[in-house]
Amino acid sequence: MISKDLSRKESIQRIGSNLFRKHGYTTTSMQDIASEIGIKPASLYNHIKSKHEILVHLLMQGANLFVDGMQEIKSSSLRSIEKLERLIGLHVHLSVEHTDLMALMMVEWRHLENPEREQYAALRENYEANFRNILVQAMQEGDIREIDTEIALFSILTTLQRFYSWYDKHSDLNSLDLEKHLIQCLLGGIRV
Amino acid sequence: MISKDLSRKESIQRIGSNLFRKHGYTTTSMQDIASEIGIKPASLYNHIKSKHEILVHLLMQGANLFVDGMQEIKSSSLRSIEKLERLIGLHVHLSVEHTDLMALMMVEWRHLENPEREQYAALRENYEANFRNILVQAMQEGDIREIDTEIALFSILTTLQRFYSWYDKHSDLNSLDLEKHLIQCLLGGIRV
DNA sequence: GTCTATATTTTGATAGAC
DNA sequence: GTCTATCAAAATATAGAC
Repeated sequence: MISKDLSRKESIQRIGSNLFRKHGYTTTSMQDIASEIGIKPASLYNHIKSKHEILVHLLMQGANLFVDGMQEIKSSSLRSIEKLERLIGLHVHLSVEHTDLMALMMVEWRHLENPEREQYAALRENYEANFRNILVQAMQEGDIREIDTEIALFSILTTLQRFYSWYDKHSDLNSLDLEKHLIQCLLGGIRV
Repeated sequence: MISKDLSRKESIQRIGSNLFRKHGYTTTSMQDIASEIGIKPASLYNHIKSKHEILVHLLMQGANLFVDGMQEIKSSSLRSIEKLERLIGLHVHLSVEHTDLMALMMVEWRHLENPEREQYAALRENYEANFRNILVQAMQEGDIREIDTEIALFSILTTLQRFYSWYDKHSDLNSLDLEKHLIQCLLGGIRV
């Protein structure tokens, strides 16, 4: 754990992500955030423009983590099945390191309004399209069975996207072991 | 589609489940619900006690659908691997028939307060424990590989629990085919 | 940069006429 | 059973003193 001094703005964002995650964006008040820091609600507005701005910033920050991760894996010279394994690793890594952000990305993006809403949706769809391409590629390379692509994509992505909530209850476990088991479970199947 | 006359109370619950699902429990106002029906917000209170009561009723109704389904499958004389297939079918069926309820059960239960919160959590945990038992049983019966039980349980349950959102975008597809593909994907694995 | 005071809006809910 | 009128509380945000 790197204990770096946070600017007040960073504190607000960090505490916001934690409270938004625990109680939801709408339910969390500026009062809640302020009292967690130890100042009055009005003082928050010296550092941020609005409550909504906090949410937007957090969601875009989270989305960019995936964009960057995907870019690196996509442009690598790995075999597609290995890219899939790396993608599972990316999700495990981000879930462990940015648990609150991952939770927000799943639940609170519905409070976005345009243009941010469309922008966020575009990033998400782009990520999904890249994931699909790699999955189809792996099938063509003969490393994956001929199954229903859309169902498989949905199942794998859903599991990875919700992994943060599972990790929350099992954070004592080694993340490399988790990654190994997830790869086996998602790519290897379970039936004898 | 059975077109049965709904009592006003049932209308309120139905419309509530739809709006809560689309915009979230907190964001949906009594005004929103009332105007969808064509009455004034104050009139709602002749049929329900509070906004919160609507949510509680919907969540408990949804939870009971799973309790009943699990009870039937659990007490059957099927082989465990077949029980797993029946459980997948249960989730597909409920996702198709009660899409809004399924969405609420995943997202809005956090607005429950005790004692309902604990009651709901208990039902959920009980369902999960039964699911785990059947999975372990199938392993002991030799129909499932020796994998990490907890990760496999998490992956399967998460996929099933979020299936409603995927079905929402693919509701043109035959639900029996979907069930078949999900069974293959979740139990059969995808790697060659 | 934080405070107090306050404006403004919205919301869930109640009372009572019809 | 629905309406109008209204209450009470909470929340976001601003203005201006210190």
